[in-house]
Amino acid sequence: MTEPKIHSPATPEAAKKQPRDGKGNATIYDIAKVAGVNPSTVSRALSKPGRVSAKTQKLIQDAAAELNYQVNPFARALPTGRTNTFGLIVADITNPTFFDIIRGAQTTGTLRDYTLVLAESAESAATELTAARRMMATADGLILASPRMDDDDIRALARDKPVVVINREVEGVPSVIPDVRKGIGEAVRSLAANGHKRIAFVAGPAQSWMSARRWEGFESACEWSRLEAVRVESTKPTVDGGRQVARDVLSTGATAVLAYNDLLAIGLMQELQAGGMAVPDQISIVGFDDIFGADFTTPPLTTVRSPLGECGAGAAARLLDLLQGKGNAEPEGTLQMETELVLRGSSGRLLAAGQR
Amino acid sequence: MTEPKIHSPATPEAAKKQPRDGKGNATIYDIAKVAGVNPSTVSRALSKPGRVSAKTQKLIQDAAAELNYQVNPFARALPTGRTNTFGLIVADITNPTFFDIIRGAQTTGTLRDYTLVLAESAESAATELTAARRMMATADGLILASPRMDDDDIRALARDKPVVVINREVEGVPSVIPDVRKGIGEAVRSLAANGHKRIAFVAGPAQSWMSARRWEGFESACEWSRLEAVRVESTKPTVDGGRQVARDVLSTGATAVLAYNDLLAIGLMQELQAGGMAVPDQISIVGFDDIFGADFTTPPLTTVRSPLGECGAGAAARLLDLLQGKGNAEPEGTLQMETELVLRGSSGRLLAAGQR
DNA sequence: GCAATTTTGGCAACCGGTTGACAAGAGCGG
DNA sequence: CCGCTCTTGTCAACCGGTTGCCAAAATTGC
Repeated sequence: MTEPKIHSPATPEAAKKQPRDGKGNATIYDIAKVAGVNPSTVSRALSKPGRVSAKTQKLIQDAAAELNYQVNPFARALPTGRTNTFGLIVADITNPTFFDIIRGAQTTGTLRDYTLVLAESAESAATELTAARRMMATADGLILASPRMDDDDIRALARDKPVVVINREVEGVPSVIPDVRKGIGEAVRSLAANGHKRIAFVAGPAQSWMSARRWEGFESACEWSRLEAVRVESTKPTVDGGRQVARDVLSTGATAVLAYNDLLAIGLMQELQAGGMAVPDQISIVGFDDIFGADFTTPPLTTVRSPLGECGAGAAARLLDLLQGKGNAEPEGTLQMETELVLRGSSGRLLAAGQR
Repeated sequence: MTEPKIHSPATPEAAKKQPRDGKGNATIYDIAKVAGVNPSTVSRALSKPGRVSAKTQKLIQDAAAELNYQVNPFARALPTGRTNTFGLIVADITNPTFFDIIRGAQTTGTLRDYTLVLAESAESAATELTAARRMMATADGLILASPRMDDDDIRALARDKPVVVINREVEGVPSVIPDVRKGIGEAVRSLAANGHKRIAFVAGPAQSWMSARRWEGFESACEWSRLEAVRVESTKPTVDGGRQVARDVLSTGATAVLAYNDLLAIGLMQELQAGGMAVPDQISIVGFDDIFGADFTTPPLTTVRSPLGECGAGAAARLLDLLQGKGNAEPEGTLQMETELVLRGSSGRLLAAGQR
């Protein structure tokens, strides 16, 4: 009497189920029937090139085309564990630094037939770890861009599946980082050539690995050029943070500034200009990263370009090599990307006060 | 005698397999063994609240916690077809318009325990369709941001699984669009109040649905304010495209411009300023979208803000409602988001040539 | 205290591929 | 023409959950 199987087509349930039963979901069993072979033969024909004879291969491919078959990724993933998917975790999707990284990773991923899954950690090490764990379950590998978590946590993840880190070096885990020395060297020499004697570095977050590297590079470049390097701390690496740090920068008496990133540089420039300072006539400003919009400012921002897109692409390539068994030769080690100075209008010669 | 199961740990194969066999992959069978119940009971306890008694529930949950079990998403997806995943396809990851959309979608997705999968169509309708098809196989639903493909293609996709469209209206498919009228009305009235008589609209791509809407809104707002509206075509909706169109804009004799998007506006402003024009003294420029960086320019760009983040979030919420069976009341129809004028420095009163 | 009813847990089939083992068939030399 | 090797297709088990059906157990009513 009870008839639990009735699908009254009006219910949302029925509507939801429809697609799966409908068309477009041919299985290897359907193909096998059409081609008159065994399902496993179909499986081999479709994924192990050369394992079946040329003529059954063709037979099967035709049948597959006719039914417009596509593999069910889950069915494939279940026994193999491979998903043709990789994860990318960024600290903050809002932060333009990551845009290019995402794009680079996405592009090379697609090129090599991998799908990108994106997650955000909201700048929290805990959230980041959670997200990473979750991704590990579904993705074949993971890219961590500027991770906030411990080295140990990263290594633990890397023990499960291939992991590539961007913007940080972790012992035993392959990484892709921009080599800041060249770019910073160019920036500092350029400032020195323009007559600056004391230049300030506006630091990023205290726990940022990258900020530490940039400060190191800055210090040694200044030493080399016999300039006085002073360090100013910022509250947060954003436009707003740049605004807030303007007063501190001025009080150092520096005539040029290298900021930890472009956002800080832009905020700083805005605030200084609002206070009547002329850029670059009274103070030179150099940013870092060459993010989208760095050339929207007036004057356009001089900046040390990090090849973010290439970092993303490089990390993806690295990861995919690992996944596909290539590049076993050097499973770890650091891939250094070159940085370079992009000279625009916000840096230049200091004009004496009288010359204004 | 034959021992086919031997894993020689030295081979890369073994290394690859390791993670799956290692720790961290407890199954419901393991839990069942520990808790002394049947696997199916475990399955029920974990996914059908209330289906098993409170005390076995607890028993099972403890066992699960102890083994730190996590479901294998593929195993779950295989019989059910549900993946707790949704796709987002954008035309161009480079385009900052989409950044906020991505972020909005990602955020609400994560909040509701769904994972975002991102794809890019490279502005090509064909690529877009391919990507969409591929996603359909793995995702529970799809968000199309500013899709380039035919209405028919979109409807075809929507027949398979829930689809939500952003920045376009497609009969029979739910969509989220910014209602441009309010924002454009404010912009045009503001320009009118500043004494402008003839204003130009720099159009976007010819096939863009959104560009057509913006032009319509512009025309009718101009009519309402008794201003003369002229239309200028652009080659591409980028900073570069904006530069290229500067000459055409000037030749219309318009004293104010509304651009299809901020990139065009920024390029236009750069080129005009490079040619010696003062903004806004000689020409007012208004952009569209309020993208990241719109306030980096000098003067900062006046723009009609599209609530892109909210569009992304709204579309995700809509889609997830659909997936979770909520909101059946209005499975289709358009969700309109309000636009508003963000008045910054690039628009204002026209100064007579003599007043310069 | 017993029958009727509702809970609760177990069994087994299934989702759609993959893969090791094996046997039938093809190709070959002698 | 026979026996050998190599290729090619089939069988069956498996990945890890989900779910319909049924029966045992617990609860309820009288």
